[in-house]
Amino acid sequence: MSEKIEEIYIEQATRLIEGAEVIPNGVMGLAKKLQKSAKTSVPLRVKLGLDPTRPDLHLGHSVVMRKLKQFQDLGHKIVLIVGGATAMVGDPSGKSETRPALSKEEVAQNAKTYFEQMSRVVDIQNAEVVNNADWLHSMSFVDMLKLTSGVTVAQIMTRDDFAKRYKEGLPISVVEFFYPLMQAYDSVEIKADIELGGTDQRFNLLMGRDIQTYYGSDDPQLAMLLPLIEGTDGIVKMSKTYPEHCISINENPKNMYGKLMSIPDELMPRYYQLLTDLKFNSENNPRDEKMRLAYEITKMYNGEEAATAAQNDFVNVVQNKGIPSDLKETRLGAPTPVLDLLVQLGFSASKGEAKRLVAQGAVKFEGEKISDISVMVSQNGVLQAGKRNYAKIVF
RNA sequence: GGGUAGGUGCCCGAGUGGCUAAAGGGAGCAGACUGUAAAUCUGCCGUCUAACGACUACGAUGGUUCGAAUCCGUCCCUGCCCA
Repeated sequence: MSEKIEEIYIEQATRLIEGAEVIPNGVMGLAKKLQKSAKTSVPLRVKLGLDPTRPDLHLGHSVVMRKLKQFQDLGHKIVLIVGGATAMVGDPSGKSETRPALSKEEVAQNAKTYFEQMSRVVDIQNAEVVNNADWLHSMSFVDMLKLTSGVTVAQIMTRDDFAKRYKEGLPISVVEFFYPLMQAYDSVEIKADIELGGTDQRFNLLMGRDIQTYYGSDDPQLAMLLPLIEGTDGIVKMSKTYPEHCISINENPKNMYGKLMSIPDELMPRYYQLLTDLKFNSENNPRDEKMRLAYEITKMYNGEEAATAAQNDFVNVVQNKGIPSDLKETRLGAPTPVLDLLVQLGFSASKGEAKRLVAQGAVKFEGEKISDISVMVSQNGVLQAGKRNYAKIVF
């Protein structure tokens, strides 16, 4: 019964699967889907669920988005699901607390900013966009019973983070059990052929398969799992939970470049592989290799000009300890104590912290170190606090 | 419903009447150094004050005490066990 799969689909699948894991049957599973699609002239429906409670996308998401784009380039249909309903449950993975339900307007607004960011990578115009509130909110209690009877508690508990939290005595709300079910039901509703997600989505994506079968599908979706990249500290996954290690897609170019320069050296090969089309070259000086990486990624999201400017600025400010080219001017009406000024400019969170900065020799005016916390700034000049904060003071 | 263990600063986590703005770690910030905002080392790390010091803080609230994160009452929240 197993139908012969032609070489070209295997090749195609091999390219698509690069960096990812497909369940079940890996390359062959994917190749089979591709062949079926080609033979029947029906594009594959490639699903990605979006959580509208966190409209900020970061480079971690771009791994998945780049993969979506590849499917698009092969003529397949990507289906983006805005989690209007799932947003009310909250993502059960790990720490996040139950979030207040978002209004319809908020969901729509967040979805919009989502798409703006995504459009830097994928072709949103040709994507199918739906909101799962459209079918989940109108489900009856009877419908829900039918859905829930498709799985057992033991099955749900095999999910890694549930098992772990249970074992550690951390709370698990019953409502969280619904999250995988809702997400799985989405696959039934949109007739997904493949669902993409991070490796942390393994359980949810496989649940989609089971539920599709439960609802009568004879060719349920494949799960395509993509690696999660580490944040800039190289240890924790890039996630909004750790904003300090996160590089947003709409980060300003200078910050994006700088944050990329702050990743540990060991992380470079992974970033190269997952976030760019370039190849990492271990022969090169690591610093130069990191600069090339930072430049490339900054360029992808901000264009060549901005990337060049960001790079020049980095060389100038960080490497040569110079002054940034595009200083923001701050106009003062009257002489101001440095401490107040530092707070006012947002260079320190409190006056106490500002004092410490001065005491630690981090504050300079026109290149001269300020060592007295009672100094008044009363003339034009450049104020510097630490390595990165500069302001041009004008009266 | 009963029993039992808990709720500490951005996070984790010590602390069981004064020496506690509260150990330690992480994160963050600064300085030095460097091949980078890597690594490493050092310092800082509640708010206000020039400073003395004042205020705020250990789930909530009300007490006891010269004095409470630490003791007592009530309440809220979470885990586990039993029913």
